[in-house]
Amino acid sequence: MLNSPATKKKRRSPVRREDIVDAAAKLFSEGGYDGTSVRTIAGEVGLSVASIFHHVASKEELLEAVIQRGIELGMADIDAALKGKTTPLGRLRALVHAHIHLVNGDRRHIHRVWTVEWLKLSESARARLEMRSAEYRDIIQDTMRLLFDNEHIFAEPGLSGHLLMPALNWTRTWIHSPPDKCDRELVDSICAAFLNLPVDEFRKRLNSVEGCASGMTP
Amino acid sequence: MLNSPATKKKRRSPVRREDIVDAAAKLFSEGGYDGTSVRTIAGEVGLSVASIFHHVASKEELLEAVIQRGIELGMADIDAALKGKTTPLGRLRALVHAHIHLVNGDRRHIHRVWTVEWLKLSESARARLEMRSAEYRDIIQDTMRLLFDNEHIFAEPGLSGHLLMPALNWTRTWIHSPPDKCDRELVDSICAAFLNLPVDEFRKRLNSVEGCASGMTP
DNA sequence: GTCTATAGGAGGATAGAC
DNA sequence: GTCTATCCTCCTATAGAC
Repeated sequence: MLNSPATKKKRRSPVRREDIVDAAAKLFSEGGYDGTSVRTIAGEVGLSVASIFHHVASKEELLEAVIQRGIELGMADIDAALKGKTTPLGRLRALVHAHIHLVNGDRRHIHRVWTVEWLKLSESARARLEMRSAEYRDIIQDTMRLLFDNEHIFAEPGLSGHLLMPALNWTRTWIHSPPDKCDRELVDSICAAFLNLPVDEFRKRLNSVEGCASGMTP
Repeated sequence: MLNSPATKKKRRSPVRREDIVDAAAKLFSEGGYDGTSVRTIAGEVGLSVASIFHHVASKEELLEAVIQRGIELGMADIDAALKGKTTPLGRLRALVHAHIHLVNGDRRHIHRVWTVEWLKLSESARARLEMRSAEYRDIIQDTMRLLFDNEHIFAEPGLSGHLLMPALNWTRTWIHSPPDKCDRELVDSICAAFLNLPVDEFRKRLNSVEGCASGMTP
């Protein structure tokens, strides 16, 4: 029982560390990075300050961990949401749906810290995270280009992304319903507003097998 | 010469105070409210900490002063911009133009503090400023309704405002040109993207004497 | 892994001389 | 109005016992 060399993967108490990162995300989200002390975080998880510094080397490492999780959760959600969606409008809807849930769902604190406290990271930390977050931007960019090439939107894809994404991030200030009540109606309304169409017209186009760039709808 | 009762309007060194508010705006904008110390602000204007507290009662009063100025400057700009603009698209363009300059022009620091640090204000300070900032939202809302009533947009006016305004505020992250270089091309592109029209089509509709709700175009 | 205790400094704000 | 000097609280982080 003692000394099981192959399976003892030196797991640095990952459970505790995740709890700490979760608490930090919530508190950073509410009070800001500079406005939240390590003492407060320690209190939230029921540890002393010294114990926090046993799990993380510094307060900034905690911020980096929060943002890194945000990026990875976001990537996972959006990858899953886009899987199998082949039509331009289908992909738009999936993207909007996934991002709205990222911003307003259970893990909204993490996403908020990502967007609000990004500049508080040191340059080296930003460089480390930049690659992953660029992937996220690329997915959005590709979707915008697909919409553009199929004449659903008429502004260049970059500008269109700059219109849509801040609007989705801003929903956290005016969506106040329970996480999953907002589903169909809200997502369709936002997609329609972005395309400047009445909701009915958006749904009609969504459901018709329209000019589909990547084939494969039977 | 001494004792001139009528004209001695008891002006509490307004020059200095404005300098301090300006410096605070710049530093709050760059480092955040919690991340900026009164010491740093004092250094920026060449005063000691104690002298700062001769002009303002607390650090929070300084934040309130910055945001109050932001709101008032914004109101003044947008009022001036909308003056004489009667067509729906003309008003949209004026609003976008004014707001882009508020966010990216010389006074961009003040606007940024307004949007980013709003929640750091005490409840009483927020209540004091709420009325003025509601006027700003109302102007936007009215413009959205005008566009809706004239069938330039198809989403309800509230949602349309939630699409447009965060996008305009977000321009500060991707507009990097000198303040007034961005004029015509950029503003028209954003208006067109919001209406989901090609830029040419937007300009054509803007310049035609279209269905004008409030008359008065000769 | 967790704690108590504490270092060492920066924070907002004040006292009182000039 | 401005300064120097200072108060006291809070901060991040560490030392070392258990």
